Amino acid sequence: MSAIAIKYNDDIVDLQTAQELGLKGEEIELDNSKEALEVLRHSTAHLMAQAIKSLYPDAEFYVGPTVNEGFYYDFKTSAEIGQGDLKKIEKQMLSFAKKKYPIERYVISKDEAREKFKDDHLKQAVLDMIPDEDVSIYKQGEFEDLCRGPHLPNIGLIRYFKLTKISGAYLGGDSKNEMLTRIYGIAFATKDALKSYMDMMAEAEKRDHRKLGNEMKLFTFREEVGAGFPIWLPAGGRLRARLESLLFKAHRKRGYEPVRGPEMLRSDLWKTSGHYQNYGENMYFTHIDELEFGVKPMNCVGHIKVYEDELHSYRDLPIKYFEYGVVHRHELTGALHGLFRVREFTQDDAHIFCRADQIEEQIIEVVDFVDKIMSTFEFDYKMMISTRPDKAVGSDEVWEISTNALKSAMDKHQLAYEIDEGGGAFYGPKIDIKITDAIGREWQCGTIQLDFNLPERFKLEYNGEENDKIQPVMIHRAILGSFERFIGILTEHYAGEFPMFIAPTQVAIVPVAESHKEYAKELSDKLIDINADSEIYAKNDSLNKRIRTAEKTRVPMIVVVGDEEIANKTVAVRDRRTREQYNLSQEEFLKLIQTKINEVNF
RNA sequence: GCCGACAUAGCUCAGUUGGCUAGAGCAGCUGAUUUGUAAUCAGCAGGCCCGGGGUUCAAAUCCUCGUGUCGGCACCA
Repeated sequence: MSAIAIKYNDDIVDLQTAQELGLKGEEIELDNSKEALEVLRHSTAHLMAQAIKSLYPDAEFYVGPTVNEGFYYDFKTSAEIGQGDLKKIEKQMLSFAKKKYPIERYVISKDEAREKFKDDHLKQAVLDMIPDEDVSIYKQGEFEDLCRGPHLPNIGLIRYFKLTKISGAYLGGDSKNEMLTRIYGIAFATKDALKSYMDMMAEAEKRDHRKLGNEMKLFTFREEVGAGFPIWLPAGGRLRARLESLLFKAHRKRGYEPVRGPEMLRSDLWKTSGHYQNYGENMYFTHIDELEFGVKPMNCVGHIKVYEDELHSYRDLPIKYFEYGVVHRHELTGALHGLFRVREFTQDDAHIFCRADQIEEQIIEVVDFVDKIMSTFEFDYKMMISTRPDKAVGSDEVWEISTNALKSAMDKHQLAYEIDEGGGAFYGPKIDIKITDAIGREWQCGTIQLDFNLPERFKLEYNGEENDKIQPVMIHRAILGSFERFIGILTEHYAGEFPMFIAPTQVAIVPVAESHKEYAKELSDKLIDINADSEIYAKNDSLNKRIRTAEKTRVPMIVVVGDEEIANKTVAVRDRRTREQYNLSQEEFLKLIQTKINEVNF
């Protein structure tokens, strides 16, 4: 195999450029390494542009970069292009690739480039963004494109690719600008790599919580109910209830008090908190008589009112309130996505009111709490500290102090984190927890936010040692984020095969024949006593059929009972994963279920 | 919100260029069968073809306005 580019001072330089400038460096071959794929995919984007230009001669091109998942090219044409046209474009790409055009590079001045692409207003926009005097042009066959490179030496090297998606995208990523057409694609150096990528995509599709939620009867959405308002079905209700009760215990153990604020509060309060000004466009408002009310998009104001209900001493702090708080937010229609983005959801929300000297220990305590839960569900996670956003309340000084408090708490305990500049909430900086699921996708769930602003705005206080009035610090935190989103993630993480302790149904009982139904019922009652849900498959179907039906529900355990089991007071257990069978006495069986349900404590 | 696609039975989907009574599988119901570890057989029932308006002798099919869904973009406390 020969080189396709070289590595020069950590940059990837293509052969065309290396030759022109006489550069030498470590050779990059065409394999599935990060560097090689970068070059390959960039060239594949150009090949796609070449195909598009030949099929749609009026096409104008903006930019065509590589991204994490392949590449894309943004362009504009008067023709309407749909999903169905991707095959046609792929075919054209292959026929160009077969011609094995070399990719040539030359440099011209920006003015010459402006003249060359004078009919292409998108290329003019690209030229506007380039500060350099000279620009490089890459040419393959008749097709020429303004580009920085790097590229393959020849388009004949492009063989294993696939165009995956077509969509709209704003010019420059700004919703005020015109909308272009964007086509996404993926390319690899080998056939096997492309195949395993496609397999992984198929696996993700199989796990899609919207599909599984429908199949497993966890939740549903209905047009007549409204977009973004989930309906929880019995199986989903059972799963959610298990999660809620485990988490309730975990909060009590850590000194949190359950409280509850009203669903809507007078707008004056939202003005005091700053939500009215900073978050109003995402809130729902209504009137009661002459007064305006805002439906809560967050639970903090309610918890502040709980705090204000009595005087607090420095001895009482920290005070921790928690609530499974139902919130409503006006998400844009295009943002809605299954349970991941909805307009009504329930947060596992809590607010900690503490003294300034308690911030660090409280942050660390929450981080531990997060760790306990995420490791129970076998999620890897990382933490990110988000700093002051453009739209924010409070002085720079307060922001600085609170941001540093978060960083130093993490530093002192040697916890790793990344920084997200400008990603904070409008009232304070935060630590976000990003989890990685079973097939490597990242999700943002929990958040820990430090807030000096709301206590100031609501003039919160406690009595200090000198009987002076001191302002407490507020820590907002959610660990799952929302039950909706988290259950959606869990569904995809486990591919619907929930572990015993949260599964909607713990056991499926399959009696061999009519005469064994009574024994099945007896088992089912005993299971209820140990807080396990079961379902009896006694329909007038063959035994095989009923086992198949039970398997398809993804229940963690199936037991079959017949004459033998009744005689010996046993059950025949069928393991979900191995499909193997073994016998357990009734006591052993019940003990096993009980252990599996109770072994988990957050 | 923006670009594009889509919406037919509880679910998954057929339904030709506008043309007869809109079909299938699964699920459901009834009956026969009483089963030992992934689909027993037979029968029945099930539809405002997403909603409103229009074109046409005739609309599930064409046009239009909504609603919802999907893929992205933008948004995301």
